[in-house]
Amino acid sequence: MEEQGRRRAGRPRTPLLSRELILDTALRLLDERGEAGAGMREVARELGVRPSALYNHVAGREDLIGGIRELISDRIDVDCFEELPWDEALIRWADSYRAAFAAHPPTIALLATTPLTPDSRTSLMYDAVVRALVRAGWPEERALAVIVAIEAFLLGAALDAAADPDMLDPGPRDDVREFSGAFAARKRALAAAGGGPADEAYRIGIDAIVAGLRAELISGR
Amino acid sequence: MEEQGRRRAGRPRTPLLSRELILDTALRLLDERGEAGAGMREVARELGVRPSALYNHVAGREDLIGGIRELISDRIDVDCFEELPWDEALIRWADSYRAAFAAHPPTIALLATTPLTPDSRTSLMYDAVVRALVRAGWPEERALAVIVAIEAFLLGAALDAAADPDMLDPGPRDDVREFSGAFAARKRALAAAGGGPADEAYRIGIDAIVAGLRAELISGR
DNA sequence: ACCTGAACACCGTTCAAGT
DNA sequence: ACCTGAACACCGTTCAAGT
Repeated sequence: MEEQGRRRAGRPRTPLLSRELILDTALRLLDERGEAGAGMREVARELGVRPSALYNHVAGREDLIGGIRELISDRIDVDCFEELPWDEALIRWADSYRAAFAAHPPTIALLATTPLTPDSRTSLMYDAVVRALVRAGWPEERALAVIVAIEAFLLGAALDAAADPDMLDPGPRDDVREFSGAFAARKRALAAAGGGPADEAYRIGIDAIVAGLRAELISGR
Repeated sequence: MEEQGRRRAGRPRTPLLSRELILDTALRLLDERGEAGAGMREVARELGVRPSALYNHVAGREDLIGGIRELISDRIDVDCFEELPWDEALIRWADSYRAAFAAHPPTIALLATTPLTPDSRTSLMYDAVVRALVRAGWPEERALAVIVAIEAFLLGAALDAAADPDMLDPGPRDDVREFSGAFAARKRALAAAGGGPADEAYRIGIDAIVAGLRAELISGR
């Protein structure tokens, strides 16, 4: 990092690294350089240390990614379930969930595909949500499905947000008239209203899901 | 593959490879061995060929993955938009979309994070969906947001389906009573009804989204 | 306990040489 | 045009040696 002179082998008098320092550095590099910046070797280089030194503090790359996930997940708001009606709380929760990951776009693709090792904080979050759903009248055996469905949408929306905004651009061609028209119309509407296509799709989707869930709960299913 | 004797260098009398053969083989290996089986070297080995030989037919790994995506996407049903009301068609489309990827679980994580190079078939699909939505009364500038929202959910649900069914298992602990209870209740309900947790969450989610969209369209919004 | 240094077993990709 | 063979520039990870 700032060290200049070559360090001799052997244990340093005071530790150079810690799990926390490694995770913070990895997340920062991820933000600065994208997915490529989060390798064991890159993190080590940034810390002015040999790659093998990291293994004294993290179990390996998978553990590193899991640690980053926890760092980000800590930003998710679960208090809302104690303060708001279940449907409003669900939206508040989803919004903060999305915001937490949207603050670190390059992490999304990385975290999305790394299976999560269940940690206690995540379980506490699920507990809060389940409690609110059951209290609101959802059958206990269906509560998790509701949560998983919303998380699926959040994950997909986060991946979408991390992608190129012009991803769908059909380009100049005349065999997809309606599609081209809709693409141009969306562009105009977004330019006038502000915000990006991913934000708009997220808002439509989360509102639709929660509205649909509300209707299902009322109708008895 | 079946060849035994070492081939001499130089162009073979009849080509050993083709783009199609390479893509088919890669998809098969992906299914058989998981994400690890789709490397350039693995595909080459399976075809009894040197890795560098593949570059005569595909541009590289990214092109390979893009080709696999197209192979799978061809299974998505878009005819339903000409035959059914928009909301029913949306569900039919989503179901076939999901089924296409669910048939190849290991591909999902791979495809989810590889940015898609817009090909013409995908654009044709979007065109069909936009046409149906606009015909049903959706504002042209909002049609794409509806599609993107549903695709986000599909992508997330597909990732979820590819994950470990017991992923959320809180294990034995007494500080998340409601969560543990819901987990056990879900397990019992699924054992009785059949199907996996991912299927249940998908069904709840897609039905809720489309119900919410239907309500939004009717209410004018 | 916690670092260096050297090694191992992998990747994807390039390119000259051969037919 | 389409393959082999050798190389290059990467990965994550292990482990003995040093303090």
